[in-house]
Amino acid sequence: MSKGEQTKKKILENGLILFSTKGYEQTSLKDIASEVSIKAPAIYAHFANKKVLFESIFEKVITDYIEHLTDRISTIQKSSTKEQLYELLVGTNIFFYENKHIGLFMKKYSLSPPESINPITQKKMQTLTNNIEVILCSFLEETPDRQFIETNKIIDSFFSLLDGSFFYLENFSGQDFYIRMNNIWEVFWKGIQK
Amino acid sequence: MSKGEQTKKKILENGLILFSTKGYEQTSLKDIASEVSIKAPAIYAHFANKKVLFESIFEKVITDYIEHLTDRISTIQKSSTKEQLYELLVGTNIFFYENKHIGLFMKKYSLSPPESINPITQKKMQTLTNNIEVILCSFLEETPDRQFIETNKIIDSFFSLLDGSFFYLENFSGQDFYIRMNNIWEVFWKGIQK
DNA sequence: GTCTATACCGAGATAGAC
DNA sequence: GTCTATCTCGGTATAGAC
Repeated sequence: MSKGEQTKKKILENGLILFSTKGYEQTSLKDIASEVSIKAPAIYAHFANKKVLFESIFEKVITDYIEHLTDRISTIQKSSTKEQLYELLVGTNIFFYENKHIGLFMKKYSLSPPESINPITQKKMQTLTNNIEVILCSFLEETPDRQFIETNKIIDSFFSLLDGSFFYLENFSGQDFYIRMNNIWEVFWKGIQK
Repeated sequence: MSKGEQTKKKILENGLILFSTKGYEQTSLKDIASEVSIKAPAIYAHFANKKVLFESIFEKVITDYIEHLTDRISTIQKSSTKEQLYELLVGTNIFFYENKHIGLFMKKYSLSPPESINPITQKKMQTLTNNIEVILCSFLEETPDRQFIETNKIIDSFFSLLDGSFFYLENFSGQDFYIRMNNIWEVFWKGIQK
């Protein structure tokens, strides 16, 4: 990797960290440049402007997350429905917990993106949640009839729990987070039985 | 109410709307003044600076919410535990849905407040969620033993569902929102039974 | 590709007339 | 209490040397 490519990568990495913690408006190009040990104008050699930089990071977050999702799906392809649902709910949360800045970024920008960000970029995020719904449905379809309550009720609960756990990314130690997730899982699993 | 007091009230009301939709940084004093049909510097006759204005709104949101909570608690004091839990989960959501800007404000600032906001103000928001937990526990304690699973599991699920529904304030029509809430309630209620 | 210097703009905030 | 005029600051972005 060339020197220039390395710098660009560092800008993306540190931009992710700052945007996910401080937010878009509160993060100046000077802040990012300082982390990368360059001066702010040097960023313009790699990105046309701040908005484009943000959108590049946005894209990368989505790509990384989809990659993780695809991996995980393939490894649980042959598991029981219970294990599949557990992986989808708890596994996604653990991914966001362990890749904290991706998790915080998703939390901050998934439904409250900064104004003036390209609507196309916003749509991509929504497509992502649609994909999760498709996966969820495919898991549920494989099960014998009459095991679960109506699918749409399961979907609503699933997403409320998934979105709700975003709130707890910051405030819990690893252990507490896992305990919490399993508590939620237990209620969810029992609740969706017929 | 004097003219001055009316202006101050209008600033608070329009500030709430703008802060809850556009966010703290993206809302300029000029934006707010414009909605109130005054010029930006006139705001300083009512509030020392932008931060103080924001904190005043913050306080008002919390006060309004606590008032609503107190009312609701008193009306369901003698109801069954099932009705009490339903009211606390679904009723809170409906309140946020019907008072959209209070809901959006809570969503935006409860766990991601703008930097440089008085930590004391932040603490107040946390105290609020602690109060809800106390109410929730008081409801659960009244029930006969062995009806429900462990209390801490109920609490974790309850708050994940409550926080998760913040995400759906903006994107659903009234009817869909209510259907969604009841779907979630059904899974939750079944899930917490022993 | 990175630097320094600088242009430019919009925000918060103050001064002082009315 | 509200206005106009103005100050100050910090941000994005550009110009041009190295």
